[in-house]
Amino acid sequence: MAEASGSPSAAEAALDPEFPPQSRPRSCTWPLPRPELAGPPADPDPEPGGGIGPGSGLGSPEEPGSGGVTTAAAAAAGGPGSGGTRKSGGGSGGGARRNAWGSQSYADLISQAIESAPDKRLTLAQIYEWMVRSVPYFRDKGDSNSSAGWKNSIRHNLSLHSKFIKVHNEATGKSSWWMLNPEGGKSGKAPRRRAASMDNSSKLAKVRGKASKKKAALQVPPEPSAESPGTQYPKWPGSPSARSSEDSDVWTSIRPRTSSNASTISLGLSPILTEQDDLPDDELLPSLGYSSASSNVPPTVTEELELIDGLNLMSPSSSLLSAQQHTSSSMAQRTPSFPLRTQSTATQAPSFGSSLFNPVDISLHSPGGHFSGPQTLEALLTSNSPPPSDVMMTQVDPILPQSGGRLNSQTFLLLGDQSSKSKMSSVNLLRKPSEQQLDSVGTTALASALTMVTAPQNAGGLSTLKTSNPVQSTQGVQQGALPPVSPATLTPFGGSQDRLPNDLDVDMYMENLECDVDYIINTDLMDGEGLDFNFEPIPSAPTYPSTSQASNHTWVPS
DNA sequence: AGCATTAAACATT
DNA sequence: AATGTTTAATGCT
Repeated sequence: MAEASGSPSAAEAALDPEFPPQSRPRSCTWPLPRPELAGPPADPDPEPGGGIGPGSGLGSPEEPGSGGVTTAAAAAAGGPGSGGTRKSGGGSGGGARRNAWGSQSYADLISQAIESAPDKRLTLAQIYEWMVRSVPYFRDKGDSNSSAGWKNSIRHNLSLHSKFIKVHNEATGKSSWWMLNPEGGKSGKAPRRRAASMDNSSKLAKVRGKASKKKAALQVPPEPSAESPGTQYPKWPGSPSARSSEDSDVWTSIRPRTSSNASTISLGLSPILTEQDDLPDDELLPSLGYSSASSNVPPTVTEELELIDGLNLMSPSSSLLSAQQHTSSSMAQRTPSFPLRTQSTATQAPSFGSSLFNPVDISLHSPGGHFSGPQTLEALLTSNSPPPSDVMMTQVDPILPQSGGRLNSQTFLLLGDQSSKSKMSSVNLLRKPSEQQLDSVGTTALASALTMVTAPQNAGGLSTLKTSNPVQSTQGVQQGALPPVSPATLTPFGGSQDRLPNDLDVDMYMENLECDVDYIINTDLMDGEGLDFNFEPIPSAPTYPSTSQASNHTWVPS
């Protein structure tokens, strides 16, 4: 069944005896989403299992294997049967096949599997499937029990290596998605919790909040740990790869078990994010209002994740030190990811898969080199970081914590239910837009948002706004961004800029917003349930905390 | 010493 | 029962 999603395309890759995973990434050409191209020759290894050499002997799932057998088995069994794989001559210098299936390690195989997926993510089961389908050696081992040795190994590898990250998949109670960590697990394995001494790896910080699950669980009792409602961004539309099934709502939460690189905020962030496990209220946020603008949106967090990471990677060079900046930028970017991407995708969707991939790729490669199209924005934001924007960002930070998208949905929900307060509405409006626009054109957007918000205060205006916002932002992004958006110039489209006082205004605006929010929270949300958000904690959080904090206050009515 | 494969003991869902 | 995490033994480089 899953066949559909699985991508046969992968098969070729896998089959391909030699293809270093790394070569591709940079060229970004390889991952063809669909096999169509290669269609025919899909399997070089036509012969079915029956004959597979090894099969006979090793047929049983159990595998003979005892310890050292690996090699032996490979030699014995593999030799004949594997057919396709055995290519590298024995022993020659380095490329000899180390395992029965070839020279690739489980990790490599898994990576390939994931990469081959249109969305760059797969569930464990899908990975198994891919293996069975793509790697000759496992072909006949597919039906074996889940406890087949190789499956165990796959699982083991997934958990062990930092290059793989697990993303919560709320779809149908399915297992999580596994994707690869853009930052890459590099060579590092997962950071094993704090274990003995954390000294050396100080930077690496074993962040992983999950730390001791069982222990923690036992010890940390009360904390209802508010989680944030996952937001699910509606899946992404255009994606030709329309997911095979389930996942209509994959809100997913990211949790890099290990943030390999110290450089990123992800470090600071991850822990928290990680902990956000959360929420079950799935149904609650289905697209609802959020999609108002676009029923379809982005490709899930997946992309987001990638994007973010990419960002992180690229930005470090310049603003590695300033946590705040970093944070803000990341946030800004984060949200934006979709509008931006969506558009681009829709518009130039020649290869969805790649679109996803591209951004990251680019950022990775040329931190400050050349960019094109969409990336510009990122670059802009990152490199530019004009004072104003900075300010605004900073201010915003506290407010749109991890909200990313979830807040929105929630907000909307609330709004719908009880839109009694004009304030609220304005806030809501703002919020959403602010995020999007913010990132999109930074100042410009903000200005416009401001304008809009200021004016309308009633429901009517609201709706209008809502609708128009997205559009604007989009435009801004596409057209406005590219051109030189000088910090000082901020020009909204309408030319209403005149009235905007600038920073000051923004400032004020922000303040207001904050107040409102507070108010709202206190009033509306609070009584709802025991929500807890702590905004004030770090008044001047100069460092990471800000970020974490932000993500921390997740408010969720559970 | 570091990495990879296996196996297996838990823990979660 | 499927998933995930960890720890450990063992073999290769």
